[in-house]
Amino acid sequence: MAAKPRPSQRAVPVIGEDSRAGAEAARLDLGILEGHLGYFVRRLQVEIFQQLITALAPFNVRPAQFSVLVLIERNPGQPQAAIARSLNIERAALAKMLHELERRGWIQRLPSVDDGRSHALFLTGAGEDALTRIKALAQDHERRLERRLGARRYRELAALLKDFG
Amino acid sequence: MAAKPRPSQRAVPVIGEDSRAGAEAARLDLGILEGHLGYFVRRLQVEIFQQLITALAPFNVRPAQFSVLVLIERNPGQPQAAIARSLNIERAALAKMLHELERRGWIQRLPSVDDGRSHALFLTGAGEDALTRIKALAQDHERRLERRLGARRYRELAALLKDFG
DNA sequence: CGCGGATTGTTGTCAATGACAACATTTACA
DNA sequence: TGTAAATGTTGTCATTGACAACAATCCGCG
Repeated sequence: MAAKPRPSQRAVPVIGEDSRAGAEAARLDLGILEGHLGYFVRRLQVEIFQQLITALAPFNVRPAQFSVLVLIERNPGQPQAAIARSLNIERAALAKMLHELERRGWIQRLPSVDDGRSHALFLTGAGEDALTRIKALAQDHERRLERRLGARRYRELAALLKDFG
Repeated sequence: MAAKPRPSQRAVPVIGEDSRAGAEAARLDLGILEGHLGYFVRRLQVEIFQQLITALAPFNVRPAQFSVLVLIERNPGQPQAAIARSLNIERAALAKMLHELERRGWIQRLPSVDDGRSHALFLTGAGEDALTRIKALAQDHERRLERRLGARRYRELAALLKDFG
C-alpha cells in the first residue's frame, strides 16, 4: 500500500518568519496552549527555580531544602509530619532530605517529649548561621525576579497568588 | 561531652493551634517563604499539573506530550529543533518523546526537503483524532481550574502571565 | 485493661525527568 | 574549500515523585 499523500511542508508558511538569516529562531504558534494557564505558570516556575538554584549554588542547597530549613527555623520542635504536610511533600521524601541536612550538621532531631513516635526538629547553631546566609542569597534572587517581572507585575502576581493560597 | 542544652520544645507554642482534637492539622508558619513568589507559583503549578495529568489519564498523555502534539498540529512540517526551542525542552528529550508518539501512530517524521539533517513533523490522521479528544479533556480541565481560582483571579493571572511571556 | 485502627518515621523500589556528553550527518559561512 | 555550527540520536547519571511495606507508638472504645 502506497504511503498516504505527503502533506505540503509549506501548509503554514512559518507565520511571522524573519527573512534575515541569522536572526533569532522564529517562535512557533502555541495554538491552544495560549488558553491554558498552566502552560504559563509552568514556564514561569521553571525559570524562577533555575535562577534560584543558581543563586543558592554556593551552599549547594535545593529549593525544597531551603523551604524545609525555613519551616524548622520558624517552627522549632515540630515533628516531621507537620513539616511535610505544610509543604506538601511526602513524609518519605522529607525523611531522606533530613538525613542529608543532619549529615551537614544543620539540623538535629530530638525525641519528642509528647509523642514517642515523632522527632522534634531544630536547627543547630551551624544551621542557623547557614540559613541566615542562604536567606540573604534568596532575597537577592527575589529582587532580581522583581526586576525581571517589573515591579507592578511582581506585586500583582504576589497578591493574586497569596490571596489564593 | 554533654549534649548541648536541649532547646525548649515549646519555644513557639504552636501559634493558632486549634485545641479541638481531631481538627485538621494546623498549618505552620511559612516565614520568609511568604515573601517568595516562586513558592506560590510552584504550589499552583504542581496542583494544576496533577489535575491535568488526571484529566488526560484516559489517553495516557503527559502535559509535555500534549504540548508537543499541539505545536505539531499548529505548525506542521517543522523540524524537531524548532519545537524544542519553542517549548524550552531539550532536543534529546524531544527525540525520546517523539519515538513514543510515533510508536503510538500519532505523528510521522518525513525527511525535510529543505534540510537533509532535519525531520519534518506531522500529525497522522489518528494523531489528529486523538488530539481533538485530548484537547477537549484539557478544556474541561481548564474550566475546572477557572472555577477553582475564581473567574476574576483566573482572568487576571492569565493576563499577567501572557503579557509577561 | 486490651485490642484494633491510625499515625509516625524509615527503607526500598520503580518509573519519569533533566542535564550532559558524545557522535554521525549535514549545512552555512568565511 | 575547509572550519564551525546545527540537527537528530543515543547513552549515562543524578534527582525526583509516587508507592508499598514495615516497626514502633499512640488513640479510642468496649
